[in-house]
Amino acid sequence: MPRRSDMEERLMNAAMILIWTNSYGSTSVDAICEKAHAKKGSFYHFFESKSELAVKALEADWRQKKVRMDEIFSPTVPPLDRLRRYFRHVCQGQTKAYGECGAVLGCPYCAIGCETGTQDRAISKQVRKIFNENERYFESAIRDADAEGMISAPNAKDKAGMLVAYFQGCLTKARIENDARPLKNLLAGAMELLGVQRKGVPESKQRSR
Amino acid sequence: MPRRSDMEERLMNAAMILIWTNSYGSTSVDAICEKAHAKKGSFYHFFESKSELAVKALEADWRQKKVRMDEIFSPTVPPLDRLRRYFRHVCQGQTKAYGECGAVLGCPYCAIGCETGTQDRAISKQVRKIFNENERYFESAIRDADAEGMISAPNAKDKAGMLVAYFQGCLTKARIENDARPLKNLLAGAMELLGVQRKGVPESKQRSR
DNA sequence: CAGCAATTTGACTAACTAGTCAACAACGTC
DNA sequence: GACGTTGTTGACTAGTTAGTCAAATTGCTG
Repeated sequence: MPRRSDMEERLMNAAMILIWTNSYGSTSVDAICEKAHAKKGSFYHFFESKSELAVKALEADWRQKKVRMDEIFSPTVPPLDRLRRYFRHVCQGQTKAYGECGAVLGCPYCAIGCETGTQDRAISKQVRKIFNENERYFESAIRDADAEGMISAPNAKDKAGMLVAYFQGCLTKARIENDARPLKNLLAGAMELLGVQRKGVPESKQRSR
Repeated sequence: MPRRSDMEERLMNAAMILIWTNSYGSTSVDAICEKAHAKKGSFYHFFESKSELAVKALEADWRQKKVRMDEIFSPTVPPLDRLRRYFRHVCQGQTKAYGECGAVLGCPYCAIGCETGTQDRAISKQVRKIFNENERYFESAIRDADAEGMISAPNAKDKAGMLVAYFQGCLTKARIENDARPLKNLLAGAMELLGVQRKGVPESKQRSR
């Protein structure tokens, strides 16, 4: 097997960062190439269009994130702690991104999906898939929390939909207002939305009913 | 005073529709001019740049919507009914837009703000202003509902922030999934988030405690 | 080392982009 | 009916855009 370069990954990484910090439309192929230290020809050797690159970059980005997600949402973790840990993880990610580029960036999938939703079928299909999978993590945690009597959520699917909407809304608000404040309240708000009682009590001291 | 044309309004309307249905980045000045039946020169007679047009178009659009908002959120209307009527109004607007362009479009301010947030200071400032005003409608309705004992919301500002996040999240989800379903649950979800008890009971039959 | 597939290069195109400008037309007013 | 303000026109520029391509380079394998 002849040589295998990391150019494809470099291009996808560069694209994700540029699209996330700016937007899909304002990110040119030239800019992606420059950031990835690639020439135009290399780009079109690996991807047949900017749209295809976006789809593959989204897929690769999510595949990578899922490793951490599977860990956070492990069924061995108490269900509400899964959500708590996830929201803290997201806050940390946002803070890190803020430190690196000086702006609250929100959710990359949401930003790209929102922008290209009516224009690029392939991209929005990919974003939908990611959203759907993300919601499943929530759904299963909520169902387990209900089964263990920690919350009352007879319809876990609906509740997960609500939680995703609230969660994405917080991230989007934070991006638009360039203000991490909506994210500070994210965890408490999510617990309130789920009807968790003892708010403010550290999870180590909480009993499962 | 010499003649006064409607060209400025035509250009702003065309811009709002095109940006809402597609995106800011993918909407060219040429396309706006074509839709408004204007020539390039007319555009730059009224606006000094595409960015300035967007700011003014957002402002005019919101000013127009506020007339209806003030009516819906009139202090003479029972506070929870204000929110119920508003969410129904939004659902109707989304359905209408779907009928006209075959796609669920979500919130135009959110879409534009999300896309240009890190790039265009003037536009994002305008969007922030609109978001802030929108949140005030919610806040005052929630405070009144709390005062009348319909819900328990000691901190109306925080609760309004949560409701806006959930509301915007539903709209954004609907756009990305091109599916009006998240909007069907919007009203019920909002009431649940506010901790309103008797859900499903028609508002005319509800007593204020 | 020969051969071959994977990779890399950078100049090239054709279309589109935002924005300019000088001339021209319409209107109200004096 | 002359004048000044406002509105309208469309050709123009200079830069950027996504995408092409033929030729060159790399590293593995037999």
